[in-house]
Amino acid sequence: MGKNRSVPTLNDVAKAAGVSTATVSRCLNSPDQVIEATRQRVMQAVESLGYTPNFAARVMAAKRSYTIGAIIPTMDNAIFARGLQEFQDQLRESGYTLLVSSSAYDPEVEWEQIRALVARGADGLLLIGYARDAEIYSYLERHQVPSLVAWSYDPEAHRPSVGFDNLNAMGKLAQAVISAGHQRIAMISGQTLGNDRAQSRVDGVRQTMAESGLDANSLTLIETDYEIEKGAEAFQQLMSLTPRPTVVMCGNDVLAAGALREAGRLGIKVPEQVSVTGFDDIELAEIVSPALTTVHVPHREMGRKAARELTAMVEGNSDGRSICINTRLVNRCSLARPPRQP
Amino acid sequence: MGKNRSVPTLNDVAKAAGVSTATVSRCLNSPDQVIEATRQRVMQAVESLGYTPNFAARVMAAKRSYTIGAIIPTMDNAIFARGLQEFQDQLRESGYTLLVSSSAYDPEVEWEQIRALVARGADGLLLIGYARDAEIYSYLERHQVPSLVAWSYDPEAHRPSVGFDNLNAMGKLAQAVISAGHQRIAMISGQTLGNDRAQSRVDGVRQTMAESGLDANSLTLIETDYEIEKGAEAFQQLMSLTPRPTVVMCGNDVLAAGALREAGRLGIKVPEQVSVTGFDDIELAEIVSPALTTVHVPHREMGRKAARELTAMVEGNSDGRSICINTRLVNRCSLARPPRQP
DNA sequence: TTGTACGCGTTATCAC
DNA sequence: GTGATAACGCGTACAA
Repeated sequence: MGKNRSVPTLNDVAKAAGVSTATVSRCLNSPDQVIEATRQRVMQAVESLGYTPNFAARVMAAKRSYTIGAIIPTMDNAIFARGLQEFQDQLRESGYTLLVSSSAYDPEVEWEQIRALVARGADGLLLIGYARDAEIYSYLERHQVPSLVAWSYDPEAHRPSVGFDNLNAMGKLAQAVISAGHQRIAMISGQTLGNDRAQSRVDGVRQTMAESGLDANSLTLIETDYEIEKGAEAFQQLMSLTPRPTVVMCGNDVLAAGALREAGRLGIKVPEQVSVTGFDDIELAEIVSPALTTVHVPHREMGRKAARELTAMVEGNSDGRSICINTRLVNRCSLARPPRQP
Repeated sequence: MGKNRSVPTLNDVAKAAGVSTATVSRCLNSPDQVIEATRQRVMQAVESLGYTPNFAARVMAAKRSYTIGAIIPTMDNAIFARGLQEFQDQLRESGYTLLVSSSAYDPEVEWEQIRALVARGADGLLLIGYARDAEIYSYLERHQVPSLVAWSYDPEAHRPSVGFDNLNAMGKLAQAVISAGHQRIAMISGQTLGNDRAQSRVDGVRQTMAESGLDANSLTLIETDYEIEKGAEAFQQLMSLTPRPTVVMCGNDVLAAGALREAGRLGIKVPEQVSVTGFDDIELAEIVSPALTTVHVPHREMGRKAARELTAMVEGNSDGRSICINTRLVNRCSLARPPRQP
């Protein structure tokens, strides 16, 4: 109909409905402030023009975007997927949109993406783990963007977080390992540099070893990327050691899956000849054979609670509490007593 | 130093450097248009104030955001992860930021998120598959936001896409299945409603059956969600049929993994008693036992090419070509000849 | 209840 | 090379 095929603005709607832009704006944002009759007229104009608010303008005027940003280390495996999906679903219910970025475990990239999200008017940010430059936190503070740490919970840290105690969780698993009789323990960890989750899991093993009368320094440790292939490589290295470790504890299920695959290739029987453990209890853990003994992390619960807390912070209803999510051991088949000494 | 702790603006920088806002803007966007001396002064002011451009304002003024949006059906498994990660990496190299949203396979949610991304000034959009309301495409056209379809390639569709021919790919796999001697074929497919990839894969099997002299209607088909658990359930149903199918072709590796898990539980040997196939060749396919015979999709290549094409479209260097990515059969262990008739 | 008018922080088009 | 200044589209005091 109209000759102008460009995007309609508030002004166009106002003209079409024979009211002012202010009234149209009110119809959209606080409908009860406008009388029924005019509202109907306005809404009809909105409908027929196919009007959509311009967010950039709205953000600039209202200083509020109903957008939450999340920067995760990777989308390349399922570690963050489940929790994030729940996080998003919960946010949606509260009227927020989630925008996700992946940093590929690169602090520089993360920095960049935090700025990108903040610049785009994100009302709040979800970050994975504590470890990052202090500059970033002060940047967020200056821009008054509330941020919440997830996937980590450290009672010592005085920063809001919804996560789990990686150290304790891995400690409990190590306890199970040691109780089963293992003494020559090896670990395949994710890169600990700049990754407090990975570091805490290593610390958890060491601490428990010490408490159990083992030498924490006797832990054979390999750090590598969280990829199946890398887990396989590391496992191969460990199996060429003399004497061989009797158990390989992995920083997560992905690494453990790699280890199991390699074990199959090398003809090493798990758990008869060597035990393997994981962490996270993603679906993979139940698929592999033998099924993984691992630590179950209730990712969905974490995502849900993180969403609630972050929206509360954004809306000024919370100064940022910290919530600890409980993990639990899942005993499957990949952990057993060590083989008898030859 | 300053008493005002709020976020610095272009104006603040201009004052601090003793220049106009226009000059500051130029320093940031086209540095060669400003003389070295002033630029240094400006950049110093930018640095010391910790200035970050306000994107909302920038978008509104420049009508350009260097942001690409992607809406994927789910983050809950690895199907889209790998391709998307590569997509993002490539975009980054070209100076774009990727923002991702997940629709949970819900068209309504997808619609909403497309609007959200467009409203936030996305320069271009990556969409998965063709199937969506025509209204959406006209909305994008009206807003002049270029969009590219991925994960699907249909020579018939006259819409830019970077993907693979699901029908043909699955057809080739079906050919291998039939060549191996299978006649009682069952399929566990993802929901085909509103999912052209799933539909095409089913069509591929049926078409190949017909071409091979089998009755396409004899295909036993179960549609379910792309979840391991669902794959397991469907497999159980199929195994209770009389006569049993001799092969279960799955719509993707996730479903196939579920089928294999259930087979293990039921004590049914794969591939001796029944064959199973997948689609995608994600890492999972190599992890399960027996390893999956499946269709390899070069997700990274697809992500890379999609990024190149979409940026070209955004920058006006392309009207939107379509690129077909080649898939290939991967023969592993889960497909074998059918058992001899009892 | 509704309208007027200004401000939000940039970019871009002019002059100078 | 640089500086005014007019958009950009919306929210919101304030006035009517």
